[in-house]
Amino acid sequence: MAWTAKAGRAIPAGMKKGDHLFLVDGSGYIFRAYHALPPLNRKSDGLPTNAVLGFCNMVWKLMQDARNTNVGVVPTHFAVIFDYSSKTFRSDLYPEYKANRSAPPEDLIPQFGLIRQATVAFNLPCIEMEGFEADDIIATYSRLAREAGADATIISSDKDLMQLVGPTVGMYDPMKDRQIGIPEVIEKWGVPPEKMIDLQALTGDSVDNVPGVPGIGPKTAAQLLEQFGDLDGLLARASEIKQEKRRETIIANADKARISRELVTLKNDVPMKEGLDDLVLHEPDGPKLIGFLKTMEFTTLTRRVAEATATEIGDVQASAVTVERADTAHGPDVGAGAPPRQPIPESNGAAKPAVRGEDAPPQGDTPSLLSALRLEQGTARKIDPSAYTAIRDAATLKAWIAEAREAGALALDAETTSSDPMQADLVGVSIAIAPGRAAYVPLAHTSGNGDLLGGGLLENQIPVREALALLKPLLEDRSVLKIVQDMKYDIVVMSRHGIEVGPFDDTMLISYVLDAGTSGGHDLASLSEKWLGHAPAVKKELAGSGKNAIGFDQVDIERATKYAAEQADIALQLWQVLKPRLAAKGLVSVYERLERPLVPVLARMEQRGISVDRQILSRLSGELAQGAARAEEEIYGIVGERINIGSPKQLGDILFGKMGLPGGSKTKTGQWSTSAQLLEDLAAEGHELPRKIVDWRQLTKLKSTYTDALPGFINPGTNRVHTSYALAATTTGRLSSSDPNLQNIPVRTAEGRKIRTAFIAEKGHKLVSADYSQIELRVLAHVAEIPQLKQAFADGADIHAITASEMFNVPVEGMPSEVRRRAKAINFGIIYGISAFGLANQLSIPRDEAGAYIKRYFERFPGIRDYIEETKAYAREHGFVETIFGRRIHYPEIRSSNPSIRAFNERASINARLQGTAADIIRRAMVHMEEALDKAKLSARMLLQVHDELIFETVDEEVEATLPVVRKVMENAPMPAVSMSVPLHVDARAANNWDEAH
DNA sequence: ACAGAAGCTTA
DNA sequence: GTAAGCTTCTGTT
Repeated sequence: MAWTAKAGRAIPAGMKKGDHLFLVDGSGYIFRAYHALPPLNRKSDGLPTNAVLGFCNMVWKLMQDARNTNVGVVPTHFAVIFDYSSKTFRSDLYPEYKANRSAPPEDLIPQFGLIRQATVAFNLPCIEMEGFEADDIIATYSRLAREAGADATIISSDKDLMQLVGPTVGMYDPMKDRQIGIPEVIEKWGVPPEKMIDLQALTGDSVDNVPGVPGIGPKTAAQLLEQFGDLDGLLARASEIKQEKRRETIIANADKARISRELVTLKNDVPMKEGLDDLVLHEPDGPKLIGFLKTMEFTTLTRRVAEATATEIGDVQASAVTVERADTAHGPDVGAGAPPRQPIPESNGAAKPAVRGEDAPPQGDTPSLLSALRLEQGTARKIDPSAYTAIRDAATLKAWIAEAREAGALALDAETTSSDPMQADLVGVSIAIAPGRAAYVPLAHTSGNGDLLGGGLLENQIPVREALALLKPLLEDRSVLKIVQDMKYDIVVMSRHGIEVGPFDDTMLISYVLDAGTSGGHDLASLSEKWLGHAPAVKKELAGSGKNAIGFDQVDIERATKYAAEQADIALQLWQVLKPRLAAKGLVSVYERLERPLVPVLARMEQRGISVDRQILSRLSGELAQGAARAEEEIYGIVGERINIGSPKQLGDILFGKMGLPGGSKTKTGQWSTSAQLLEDLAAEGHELPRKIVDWRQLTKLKSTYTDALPGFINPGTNRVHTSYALAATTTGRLSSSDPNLQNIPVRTAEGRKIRTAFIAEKGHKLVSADYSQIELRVLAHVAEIPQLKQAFADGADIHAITASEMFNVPVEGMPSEVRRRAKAINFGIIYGISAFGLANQLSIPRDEAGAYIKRYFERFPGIRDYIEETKAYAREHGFVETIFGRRIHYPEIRSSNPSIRAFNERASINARLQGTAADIIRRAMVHMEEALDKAKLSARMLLQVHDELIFETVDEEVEATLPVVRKVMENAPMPAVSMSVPLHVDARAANNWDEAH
């Protein structure tokens, strides 16, 4: 640690190669600390000090880290830089610069001065300069350090400073403990540091009021700079930009871009009083620093500093003395680092298996006995990760394989580098043959310091190809059951390695069939806690999370073995507990017909993916950006200030505070509601602003959620988008889709539908869309046995018109659309477990009027009231409802004494029978579909499911033959398990894109 | 970095 | 009034 006497300024040879200058962005840090930390007031007089404490902790930690760690970053020079005032030369350039800054919060103001005092107390130079921002001073010192051959680290995460990053200048974000170098800048912004100025000139900055070019965000800016080199190149050749609107805005806003560039360019020749020599880092002066900290009443930090500097706290004067614990100040280890770690206490007592109140006691029949016995065994057994072994040679693996064959069943778990099975590289495989007898086969663990060529593969691992060749016959052996938690993931991964794993049982799906709706998820950790009373190792603790995560391939093999083998062991033990319960509860056929066979079907759909046209999305994105920018300007014009329109809080303040519009409801946190519904109502009353806000929201929603996000999901290997379907995520039996969610692609508005045109068929192919018409109402007509509805569906009539006709005694012929609309809302209301409140909301009518509608409806369709009452009674009695195929959906809270919770569960259970039955029907269709297409010698492939719709891709020539097969399979899906008393109807169409096919 | 609220998209 | 997932903002560690 450099410990240099302050050199006289007359001697210039201060900083040299090897030195390292730390530049703390004091002003930036003050705001972050203030907002990140809870309010804190000095006990003796209530002086606000949270930002001061945050600042002191950060500086102290930085100084400690710097001298302790071996990362090689040891500061020899150190400065804390502040803004002098908000008025700088930039205000002369552009009067609006930072003009929208509001005054700092009341309780932050006194802390500015205190933080400067703190800096002095730390014996650090405290630097500011009138007319310049802290950023300019940092730029100046960075340059001086570079020219002296020294390194510099800027302590900040402000993007405005990233233009300074270079080979010898880095940044460090102390709050996230993250280094920012050239690669990180490129990763975050898509351009190297030297192009950050041009990027910011294009994007602008709403916080600082730098205009930029409207509608150009970081993604577009990076792409343009890539294409044209720099801002000048771009402006000179703007006429070459392909996208019409973008070209026009850039040409029109060239001046804004130029002035923005001036604003964001940091001045690196600020005439500083203090030279580099004045920034030499000095040892903190213990008593001086402790005096300050005591004055601030920071007891913990005072104690730490006292320990590290061997200062006796009692010897130090403070203006406001606090009672200090007497156990400090004994250690002599100056600069020896952080205080000794407290030993972590042993985790508290053994977890107990949750006993499930809903479970019936053993009945005496075999399945119930077995299931009770297994449960007892499961909870009694210990799980001991130290007993697991790593299989590191072919001979051992062969022995395990032989043992598994003998057993006839094994649990399996693939370890990979990614949660996306389409991108995951196989790292290892774990297997379990009997409870506690589990092993891990590491295949591709690396030392973590391998180069890009894949070096660093650890020794004593069976080569992937060899291990998979040995495992393949076992994994494909029809006489050996494979037990897996979440089989779909493993199927996708293993099939990419040419292995078709089967037959299998999936513990996640068994749990889902048994316990959908009961508290707790169906993931392995939840199930292990619930059934085995054991909390398994957590992957995050091995591999980290977020930005700091490492691949599982970099986890050391010993730790990986404990984790991975345990996963397989738990899956096996869960299977032993859960599988017998299926038979005990009569749920085997639900599992075997609706769940298990769907797994490979969905795995294939996910692997196929769907083709998405990048150009269409990028064009749409540009259009949306411009539309949004236009709306934004109009809104600013009306409001008179540049608020953040995306902030409901600010929006509420403006609309209902400043502008005095009649505020409707408040949200549960007490904020004004700014929902679309409410804004529409205001617009209907003739207000101009709410309409524009609704428009802006639509445009930005479409842009951020769809046109900007979807291209990022295009798999570079397949050039298609592969969603992930969750089989056990909903309570009702529906699937869900994520990463990306392809079940909520817009369709209602013309603008939104354009996004569907980007989902396209391959050349020479068509997309086929087949969707069930009114499936939930048909299910309702069937289960509630409503004669009029059954007849209407049998006749192929307009169901909402018939409903209206029955209710209001008006003929279907010439019916006003408003009458039909109300009947339609009631029909949907029934499916959702109707309430007068909800119907009133939906139709914007008074609640008693809605109540009268419902009453009338029940008079005309008494069977529906009976159905609703039966469902509620059944759910209350059993704690679950069932679909017509026997799927159970639990509502444990239906007996709640809280009326609103109870009512909610009643509505949900009414809906679940209908939604769940519809979900079962389409599941059956999906399970039957592949064989039917195969039999008809058709090559159509199922790609997507959207609850009541299936999307296929097929060659042009087979379109006509495919449509009737698809329709038939879907319409007959309930058969032969159930014969419905209402026909199902499917509409199917083919086109080049999803919009036209739907 | 993460969690919750608000808002919006779908069936 | 049912069932989902994603983005942005906001507050906090």
